[in-house]
Amino acid sequence: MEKLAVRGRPREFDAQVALAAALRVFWTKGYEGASLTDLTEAMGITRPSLYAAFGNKEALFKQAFDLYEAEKLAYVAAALNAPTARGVAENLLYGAIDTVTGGECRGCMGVIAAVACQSAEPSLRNDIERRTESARKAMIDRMQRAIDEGDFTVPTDAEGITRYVLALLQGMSVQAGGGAKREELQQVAQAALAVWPSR
Amino acid sequence: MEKLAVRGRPREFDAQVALAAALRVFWTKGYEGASLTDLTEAMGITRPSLYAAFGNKEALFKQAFDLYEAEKLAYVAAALNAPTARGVAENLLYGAIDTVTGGECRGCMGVIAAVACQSAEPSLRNDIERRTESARKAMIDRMQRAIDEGDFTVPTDAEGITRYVLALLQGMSVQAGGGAKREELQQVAQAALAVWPSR
DNA sequence: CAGATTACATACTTATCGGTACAGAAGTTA
DNA sequence: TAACTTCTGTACCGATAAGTATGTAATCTG
Repeated sequence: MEKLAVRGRPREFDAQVALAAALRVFWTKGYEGASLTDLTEAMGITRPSLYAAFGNKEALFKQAFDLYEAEKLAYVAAALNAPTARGVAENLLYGAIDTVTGGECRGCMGVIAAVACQSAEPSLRNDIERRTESARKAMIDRMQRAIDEGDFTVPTDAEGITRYVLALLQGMSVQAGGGAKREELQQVAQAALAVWPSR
Repeated sequence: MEKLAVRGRPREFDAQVALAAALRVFWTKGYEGASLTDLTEAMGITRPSLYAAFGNKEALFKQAFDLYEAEKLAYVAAALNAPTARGVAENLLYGAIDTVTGGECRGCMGVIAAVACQSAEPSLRNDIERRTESARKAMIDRMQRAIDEGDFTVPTDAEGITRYVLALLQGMSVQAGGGAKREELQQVAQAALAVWPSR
């Protein structure tokens, strides 16, 4: 999977570095809010180089989103490995705080994309919806396992408790995008865990 | 405050009707996603008429947001009048479901505006933040009163429980924007009320 | 009626959008 | 070296963005 048989002039930039720069732009400004000028300036490459390396704006966005999921959402997969449903919720809520307030970009890119791409191309909207659905399915499966294992102290439905946790995570992202500080988001996590109905 | 001393040619459209049409456009497409062509077509007026009657795009948005708050967010003020904190939460959660899935527009305009206006003019962002802050402050005050009245069964902090409820409402709006059905949002409300820590 | 005032419709402005044609530069292969 | 391939930089494309100049139509005041 490495660059062998490189014919022609080699490219002068690192595609992964450029993609990471594009991710930051999309993350902060959303898909439609990020112009090609914003992107090329942040990536340090020219417009034709961008198209040659990544296809077009939509393809670039999807590749940036792949990178985001791989780097920033790794904690979700790890969080689901906690031994109890409470541990999962705890990991998800506190992990989200790090992701949405940690770096230079605020909020969850998935939430930003889902909310701000209402008038984008349908193919892009479908892609975003597919990613959201995939994450939700993983959470539902984990919650169903917790129910089967008797974690919950009250009758619980896997899809409902998942949508509940998801709403909290999404709301925290909205608040982070609005400027909420880490401590303020910790209040949300603490309130949620104070009433969490499982071991 | 009525139209007296009308000199000159009278306008041929109802400004309130046109503003309601503009609201629907902003609600579904966001501020930046709504073009003047979208707006004028929906409002049934021409571009110069729009500028004469409402100022410019940003001023039109603010007036549309005023209308939104007056019409669609009236339930918030009513919800805060419930006798107990549980009643407030119940009213807010179920009222939100009606607002975000009720009509032709999905999601909460405040959430859409806050998330999708990251690259809009600062004056607009400040306006949105001011509105969000105002709603949160009203909720904090109500929750503090509930705490003082002994509604809560566990030690509770007004700002924390407010941010928690707000996160749920915002998350429900995100899910509604992503196509969630009324029944799916009811799962969120039910899960939240099942663990709600007050009378 | 005449004049002032305001609204309407067409057509335009400048700026920016995503995307690309083209020519030259920088490598590999023979 | 020559031929080939691929990348880079400039300068451009048509479409659309927000906003407006201008002439005309409709109403009120005198």
